Amino acid sequence: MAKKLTPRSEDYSKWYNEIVVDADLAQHSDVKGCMIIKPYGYAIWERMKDVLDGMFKETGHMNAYFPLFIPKSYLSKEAAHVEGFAKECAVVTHYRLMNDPNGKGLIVDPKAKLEEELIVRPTSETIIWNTYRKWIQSYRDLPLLINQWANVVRWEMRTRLFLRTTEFLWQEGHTAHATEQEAQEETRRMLDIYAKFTEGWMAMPVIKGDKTESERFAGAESTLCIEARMQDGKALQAGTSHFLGQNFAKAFDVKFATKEGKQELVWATSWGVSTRLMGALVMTHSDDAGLVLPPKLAPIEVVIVPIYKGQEQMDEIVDRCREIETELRAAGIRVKLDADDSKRSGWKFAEYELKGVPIRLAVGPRDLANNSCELARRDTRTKSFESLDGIAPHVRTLLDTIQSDLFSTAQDRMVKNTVHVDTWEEFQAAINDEMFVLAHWDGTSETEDLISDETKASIRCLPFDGDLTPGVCVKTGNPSARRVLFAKSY
RNA sequence: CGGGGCGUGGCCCAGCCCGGUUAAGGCGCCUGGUUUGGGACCAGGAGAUCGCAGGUUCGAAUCCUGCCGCCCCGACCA
Repeated sequence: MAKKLTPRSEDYSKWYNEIVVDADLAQHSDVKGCMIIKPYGYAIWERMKDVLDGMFKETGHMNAYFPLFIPKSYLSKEAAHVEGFAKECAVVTHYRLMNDPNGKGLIVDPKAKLEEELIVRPTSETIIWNTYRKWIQSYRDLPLLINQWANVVRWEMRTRLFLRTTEFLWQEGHTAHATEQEAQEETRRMLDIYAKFTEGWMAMPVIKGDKTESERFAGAESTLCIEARMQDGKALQAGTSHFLGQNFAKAFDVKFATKEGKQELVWATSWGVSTRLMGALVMTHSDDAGLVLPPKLAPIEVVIVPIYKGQEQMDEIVDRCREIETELRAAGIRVKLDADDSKRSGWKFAEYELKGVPIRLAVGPRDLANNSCELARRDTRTKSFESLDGIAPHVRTLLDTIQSDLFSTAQDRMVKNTVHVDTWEEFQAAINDEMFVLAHWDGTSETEDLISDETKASIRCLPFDGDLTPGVCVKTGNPSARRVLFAKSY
């Protein structure tokens, strides 16, 4: 290969940056922390979006769209929320530019100052709850189940392609319920949908659990999350679902009349996943040769590469490839025939490997004679020769196999690298080895901070499926109700 | 906000210390030809306010001053 990625073992984050750029997922824009999502990357995001959108709709949610700009005053209504977001908000102060009277270029027109500054949304709770106040009067208006696909801006100090960009794309669900229980159920339902998506489509195993108080969303009563393990051992928060209690209802005075005619505050949830999932996808499966995509999300599941010498052979082979293309497409497989004569087959092999296309199907003169083709798996990098009779069902089966193999490989890796430890020495060693560590913790933020200061590991979550036997805290020796998950994280 | 790096055709970059008149090379692009089972080759061609602003000088990509921007590593956060 001419273009080589930095191997993961040498510099994992360099590898990550190169793969994102070289596989044509995204590039840096000229604005710090912002990225251009390229067509190939966006196609993957669109698939994620379509699948998730379908899941939301199946569970009774509808899409809506709220404005990008939020009056500054809205943000200050919920105390914890301000605390969490105020320091990373982009603020619009003016609405007009003018020619610089002293020279060339444009300046902000000082006469065009806004009376009240506008915040570019870092999340939409405030504008949505300000709106819900007008929408909700009666228990008959509940539950209100809304999702929106949007961009948000958080002025982070340190950014990384897909994992933490200044502007990012996401969906944010915002629901209102008559009872606490219903809202709690919704919070959990949506987390389960996220896990179903990441495991079933992204082939990325996750650990579901509760966040500790210090890791909670600003303004939430509880935050549920899914945590994934990247190949370098770091945890990545892949999605969150928040039970907001009545905090936003109180802040924005959202009440409804019960059957009995009483006025009560509504119960709320919000939940979201973002283009960060793209980063998660890259870091879960890809290798030193490039991207590896799970078939269910791959924009191209199968690429057909014709191999030939001379014009006459080319015509014959490309014709045969077109037949195969038609057959695969009829079977519902996303297929691309690359008959571009200006690129040689070797170039195409390397290119589609870099881009993570799950299966490559090559047809050359020998295959034409034998009615066969070469099938190459991207994930295992193995090749086999197959008859072209019944190729579509065969490819379908192979795609399914790849999808499930990717999941089990990732899951095995996570299981193998998850350990129970009971002493502080073991704990430090395990964290040093980039493990997921299940250990006892005394339940205090002080201890959580102490551990994080000393080891860089944080509590990723209190896993739902965790070990609930009591013990003693690995750091302080104080009583602990259960084991929690520690890891270094992104 | 600290530490490091970088700004030169679309992309990667040499040249800068030690100033000198056509700014080198590779990739890509265009034209023609030969090629094609793992990133082909030949020939020709187009394409550059050397990040910006000042200064020194006969002469600045190169030296000096100031500024701007981005990337990477930390601290902080999804």
